Amino acid sequence: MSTITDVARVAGVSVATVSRALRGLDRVSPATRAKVEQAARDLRYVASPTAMSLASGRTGVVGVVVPFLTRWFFATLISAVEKALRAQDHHVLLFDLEGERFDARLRLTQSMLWKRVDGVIVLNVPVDQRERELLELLSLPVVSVGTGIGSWPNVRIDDAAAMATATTHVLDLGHTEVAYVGTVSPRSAHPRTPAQRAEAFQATMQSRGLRCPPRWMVPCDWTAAAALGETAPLLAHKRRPTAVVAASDEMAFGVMAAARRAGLEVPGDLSVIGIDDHALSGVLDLTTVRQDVEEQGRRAAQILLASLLDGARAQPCREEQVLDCELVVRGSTAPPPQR
Amino acid sequence: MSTITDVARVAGVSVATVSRALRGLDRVSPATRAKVEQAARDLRYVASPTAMSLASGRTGVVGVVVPFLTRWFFATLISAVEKALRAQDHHVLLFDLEGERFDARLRLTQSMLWKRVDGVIVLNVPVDQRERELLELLSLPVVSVGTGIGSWPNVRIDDAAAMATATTHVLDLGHTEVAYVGTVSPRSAHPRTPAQRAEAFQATMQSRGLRCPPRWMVPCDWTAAAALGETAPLLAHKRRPTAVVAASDEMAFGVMAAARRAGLEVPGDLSVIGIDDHALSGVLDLTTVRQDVEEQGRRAAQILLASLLDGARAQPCREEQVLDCELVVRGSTAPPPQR
DNA sequence: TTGAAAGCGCTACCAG
DNA sequence: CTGGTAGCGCTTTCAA
Repeated sequence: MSTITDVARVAGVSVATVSRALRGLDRVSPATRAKVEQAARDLRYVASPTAMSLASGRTGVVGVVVPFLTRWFFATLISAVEKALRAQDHHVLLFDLEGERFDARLRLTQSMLWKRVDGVIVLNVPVDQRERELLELLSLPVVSVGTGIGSWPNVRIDDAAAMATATTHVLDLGHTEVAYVGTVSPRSAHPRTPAQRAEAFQATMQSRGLRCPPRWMVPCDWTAAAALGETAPLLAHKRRPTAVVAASDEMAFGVMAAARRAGLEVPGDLSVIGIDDHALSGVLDLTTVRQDVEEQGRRAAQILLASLLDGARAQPCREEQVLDCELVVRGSTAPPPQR
Repeated sequence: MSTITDVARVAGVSVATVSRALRGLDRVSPATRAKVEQAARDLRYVASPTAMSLASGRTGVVGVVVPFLTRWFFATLISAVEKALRAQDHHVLLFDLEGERFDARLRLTQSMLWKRVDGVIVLNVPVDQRERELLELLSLPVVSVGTGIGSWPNVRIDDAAAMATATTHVLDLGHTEVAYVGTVSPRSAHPRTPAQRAEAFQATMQSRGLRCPPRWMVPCDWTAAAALGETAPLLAHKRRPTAVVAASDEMAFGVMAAARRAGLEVPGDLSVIGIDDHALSGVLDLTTVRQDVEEQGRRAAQILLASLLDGARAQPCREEQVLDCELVVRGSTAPPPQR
């Protein structure tokens, strides 16, 4: 493979001129530029990103940090981010922080980031103090989706509003015996999403003068399998809810499965609602509150690219984008059965 | 942030010595090494990957190429690959080749790979002639999962065997009216998986003296939603199959949903089987043929790392690893209904 | 065992 | 508009 020197030689100009011509800078005559471009084409020249980075200080790479990859929400987010970044000639370096335990995760380290990425997009990972200091120290532009980080730009939905919408839908149908699936222990490694949704659920219940007994606030690691397992005892019990609000669609799938296995009809005997509008929700006929995950990814990428491309003139400060959600009524919710 | 020069100054040695000491090379006295390590620690020194790459020619980065990110299979694969690579201090640069259309995709280009990655792992993407030449030209080590590429190492399951297992299970239950979901038009942009599974299905049927009418070989883009839509008419028809073999679990989900919407019981009126053992298959009680996706990712990463770390002594040639699959009987299959 | 110095391939500044 | 050249921060001979 050829280097810039080869191109310069073939084109009969200096490497400086080649560099300028190929990057589309001005101060290059059209004739020279044409000559250089022709030479580059002939030699199949592609600049070494490694050398460019060392010389310019920029890598063209963005670190994308996720707590898991295999959940629909994150896979969808990453895909959107990757496309938006590639459209602007940037690449994605992937950091999957998934740890052994549900509430543990890997830490961001200096050797992951230093001189390796121009910026970081953090997808719903709560970043602790030391990690924040690291990002600050490396003076990396950061954008977060979901859980916010310090005063860096953030894109998210209003979790409380989304949950209020879901809960209200169920209550409007006439349900009073409502259970909730998706509480998690309040460890710092968890994003704020679970707590916010749980609180909004309870607040909405209370605003109608209702109350969900603690036994019906079901803890869950936010997988369908766990939701199935955790909900089963609830439905087997003599007194059972007529509706279950799940904090995510994946958990709602588990709840629907639990109902079916308990011999209950959805929505005849039990209404189920989730949040997300997962790719399978339409297929499984789940009523949900839709969030536009791809749009969140796109916006995060755009914000980061703006601060990367603008370069010098840094954003004054915090930028927040809160996207609206939308109730999608399908076949998993109905009025409660008659006594 | 400090450079190797800073460390050299503080430790009172040359940069060459720092380089050796920190990389654990020999020919460094224990005392010197200790001094250098202390200095590096004090300065929070982390070597610039960019400068290391330029000097050494290695980047420590592996390109991971996928056709989609949002499908369970690929997300799971990537996650496994990422973990295995990071355990050996390598990073993942993600290339999502998903295009606008189902059967179109982005191409691998020189500017994606050249001097940017040390090797490439291709996840079930058929690589065309020009791309193969590119990889050859850049003399990059390549490992593929699923669809093989030229004579590079490959990790996969035996698709034909897996499908034979699935089909045989259904036939052993006594079904004779069996439909298939998941044929795709034989465009070159498709991996070989769909064709292989479809052929194995038909071969297995034939070996029992059965035949699936063309109308029952249902084309599908391998999503649950499409499977739902494509299967519905089949089930609404007067003469309908008593079992459906889906080429993947995601499509099987769609088939089960179609059955439910048609008022058919699974497995009472219709048996459904898939291939994969998707994360939701247990929850949805789908009988399937399990493949160990994570293990495939891990092995691919190991093979690539071996050729990266060994460096000089290149593998003699083609390495193939074919993993076994296993029938997982759940509640979606049963003998056909009595006439 | 250690140091000096020549690159790696490109950018960016300063002359011309 | 173009060329010369000094780095960017590290690795890697080759001497000492």
